[in-house]
Amino acid sequence: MTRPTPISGFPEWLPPQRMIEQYVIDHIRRTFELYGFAPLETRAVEPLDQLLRKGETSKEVYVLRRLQAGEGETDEDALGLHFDLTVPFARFVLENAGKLTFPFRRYQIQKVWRGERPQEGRYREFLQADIDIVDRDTLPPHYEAEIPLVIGDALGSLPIPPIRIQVNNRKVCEGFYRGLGLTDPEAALRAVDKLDKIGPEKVAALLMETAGADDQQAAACLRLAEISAPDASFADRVRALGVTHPLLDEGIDELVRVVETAAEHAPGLCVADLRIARGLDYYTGTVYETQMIGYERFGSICSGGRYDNLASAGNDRFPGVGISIGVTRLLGLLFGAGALTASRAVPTAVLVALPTEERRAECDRVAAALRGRGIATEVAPSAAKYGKQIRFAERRGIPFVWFPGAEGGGDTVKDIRSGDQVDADAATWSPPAGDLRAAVAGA
RNA sequence: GUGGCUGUAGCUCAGUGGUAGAGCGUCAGGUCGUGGCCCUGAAGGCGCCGGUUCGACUCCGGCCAGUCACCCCA
Repeated sequence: MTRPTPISGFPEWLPPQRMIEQYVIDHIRRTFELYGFAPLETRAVEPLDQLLRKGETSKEVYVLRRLQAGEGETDEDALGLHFDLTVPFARFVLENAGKLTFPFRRYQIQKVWRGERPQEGRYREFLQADIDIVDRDTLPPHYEAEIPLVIGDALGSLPIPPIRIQVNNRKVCEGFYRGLGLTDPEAALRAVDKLDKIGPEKVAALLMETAGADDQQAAACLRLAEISAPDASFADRVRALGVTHPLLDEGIDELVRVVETAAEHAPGLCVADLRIARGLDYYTGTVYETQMIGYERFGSICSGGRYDNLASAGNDRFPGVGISIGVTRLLGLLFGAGALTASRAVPTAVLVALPTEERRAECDRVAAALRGRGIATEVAPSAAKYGKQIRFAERRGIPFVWFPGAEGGGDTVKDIRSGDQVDADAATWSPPAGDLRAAVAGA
């Protein structure tokens, strides 16, 4: 039998990496809860037509079906694995609107699936950490300013490279394009979005081809896209372009608020960047993208935006704003660069050495006493020579080895990194706080 | 999903139309019955399948995986 091989796009980490992932997840979750977001998990599947609704075209959705599909099952019954957490959440809000209180803020940390072609930082199964705030009928714009602060806190204190959140507002672009006289702002947006990749000349050509722009309009679109500022000064530069439209003013005001709020609470975190157009097509206002500094070429590790029409049924409307951290991408990139490591390969903090097999019960009692005080402990697998037992610990990164005392003697514990060995009592000894759990460190 | 590039031991890499090596790592033993250095030894491999050939790891094709671009996006 040949060795099994990986499945493309479905990453599996080894325990040290999984320990880091859990550390990161815990940290993110704590931060989300610190801001009052409530936990939620939704099922893995949604009706296929719901998943395809707003993207219409080639959303790479994985379809779920039974092997023994019945005769009566039609396409309308088909289920698909969700490809983000926002669409399922919108559905959940509509389904449970009567049981929720608004504004409702929740976080969701779950796997999502997309049938794309994998490459570094791009997977078919990956973990997202998502927050959203929805309200009934109207959603005040201050929430759009709060979202980046949460992310800044969640990611800012992890041992990862600093991040920069690029913010734009689709109303600015659409208002600008309309004020310019363009009738297909969507097409213009798509063209401008390629600026980084294909350069201004080709974008201009694309604008004229696909968005019906003339020379001057294309040039104006490019001038807008080139505007970027860490503060509200972008607004003057936009107005200086001389285009007016009510939607443009609205967008500028909203964007100013986001940038100014961020500048006060987290200087350097956010930058208004008027070329950012991306995200799913359901975004209607503010949009966010996040780069890890030094890893820009791998794309956004956290993005989202405001959506006014995603959750609506009949007269009920629940506008929302949210953002999603691509945990798997974030980690995959850093693992690939060797820029994130754990201090040990197992959770164990103490290995209890075993002098002889006859004394195993005694060693088990030591381990139980330590565990009882929250210290991760295991007992050596066999009564090998102490040198081997120490090596057992060393290879796993276990920092402490506990030596049961000889007849009449007390126990000792050794920090195998420093070699220091001291008398210890299992009822009272504790490792330094920093050694209680595996430490996660950046490069 | 389309196209390009890549695929030799756990890792980083040599190498050849006549079935293969190094360093590091792993395991065992020795020195020390409390490790790391050192010494000795061992295990372990040409991604998979097929074709060409007397013979393929080496050439060709398909598949799988990785990566890059497109697409899309975390």
